[in-house]
Amino acid sequence: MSQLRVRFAPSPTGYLHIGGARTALFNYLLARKEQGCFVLRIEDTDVARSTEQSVEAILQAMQWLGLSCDEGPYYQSQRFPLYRDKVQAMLASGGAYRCYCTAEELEAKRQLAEQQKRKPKYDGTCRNRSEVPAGSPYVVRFHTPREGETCFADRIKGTICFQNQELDDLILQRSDGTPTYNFVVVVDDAEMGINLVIRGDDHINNTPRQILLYQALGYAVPEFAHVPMILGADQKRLSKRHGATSVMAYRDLGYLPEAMVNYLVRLGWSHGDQEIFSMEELIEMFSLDQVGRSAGVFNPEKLLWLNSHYIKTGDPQRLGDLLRDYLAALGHRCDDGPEPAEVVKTLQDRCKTMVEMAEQAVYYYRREVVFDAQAEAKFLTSAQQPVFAATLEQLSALNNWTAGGVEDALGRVMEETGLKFGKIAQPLRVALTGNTVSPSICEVMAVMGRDRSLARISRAAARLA
RNA sequence: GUCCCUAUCGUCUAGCCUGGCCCAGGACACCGGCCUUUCACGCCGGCGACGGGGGUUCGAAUCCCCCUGGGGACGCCA
Repeated sequence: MSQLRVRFAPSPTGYLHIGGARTALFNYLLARKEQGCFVLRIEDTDVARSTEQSVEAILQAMQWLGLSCDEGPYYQSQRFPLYRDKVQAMLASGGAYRCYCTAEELEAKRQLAEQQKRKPKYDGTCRNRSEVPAGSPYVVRFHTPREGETCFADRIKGTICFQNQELDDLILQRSDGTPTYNFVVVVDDAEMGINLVIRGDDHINNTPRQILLYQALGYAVPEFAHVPMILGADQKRLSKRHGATSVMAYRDLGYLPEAMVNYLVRLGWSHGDQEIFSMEELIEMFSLDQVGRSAGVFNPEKLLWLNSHYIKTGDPQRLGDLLRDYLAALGHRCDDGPEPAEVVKTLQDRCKTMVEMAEQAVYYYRREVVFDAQAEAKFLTSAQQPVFAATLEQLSALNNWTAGGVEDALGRVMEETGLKFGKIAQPLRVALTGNTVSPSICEVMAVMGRDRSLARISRAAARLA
């Protein structure tokens, strides 16, 4: 059997969204699994709406997700001569014809059809037009067969058939000479040797017309796999109304790419009861056979859970590097402060996003503690004088500055003051972090270091009121 | 309106092809408890679904039909 060739073909009219990313992921996984070829093609035939920034954004998002392609990116805007030739061939063979109907006329017909509750469909006025209005602008339409039916065996949905009479004569070339999607997608998929088209199921209706086009152009028809849509919480097609739909927006929100990949793949695909998949496992296990047929609702909560899972189990060194960036976004530098990787170790169990982690790591890197007013009022009172005095005494004498060493020292403070651990931990926590919430204060001190810890406790002791 | 797709807990899903192991399993969320140095994590437990109606069969979540619900397409967008 010949090598599998799949493709992802986004149109650069915006960022890479959740749905597109999943389609790209499925293509990528299958290509890797079958040792096939993953082609990236930019569908920018709509010159007016396509932008360079969108191309950049899509490329960047794919890279972030780790979806590298084997060929491309190809740009359709650079292949116009090819399409023009194919249109000419279609015209010459009688497979296509010029249509002089104006956009206004068509719009009027469409509205009329809708009023009469008919399917709005081109009526074929110009099919057999004899007089040719010289100099008038025209589009080129596909001469769609009206008899018979067109069927295909969808790899996900099963066999799907359409009566050809339901199809209308779609436009292959606009009046400005540029080709349209349904035409170029066929020409390119065929010319690029794509033998399996994986795409959203909103394309199912286009498929029979495209099949007819493949045949009219003398190309082999590829296989199709239509992936179900992703819906918002209200069961409507996912859109900006549902919150962040841009893949990269999730990076900015503190999500890890592996969480996004894992979430996306499980939305519509499953492997028994398994929930957590590494990219390597996915490449090994992914199969179109296990892709569901019905639309799925995007569930941000589950994505968040996966993210927390990957933060929890992630390599501290790598997370530390990322933490630097998120901290920087908050306006904090890590140069003079504890190693980010060490900070990560104290925080990775308690954060669901990297943004959260950065927010909780800020006190490690601030020069001075910023006290939460309520926390200060409650825990930094003169009544704590003995606790601070004893703690300072024990800690100053401590040689073994580790979490364990600090804990032992605080144990001696407990003996000295007769207080329970909880009673001395909270005031110290406020002294060290400015707040009442943090990791174990022993760990915090170990990571923060002797000098900074002692300085903060002293400073807090001095302002007990 | 026409055509196409689709239907298991609130959500993602396993099971369906090859009926009995399913008075339906897992995960997220939610609720309760335990742990505890605050907050989390973790652990234990709970809540919760085969859309409806007809068949076929000894037996149906699983097979067939109808209905209903949901989604999509119907562009000189892709």
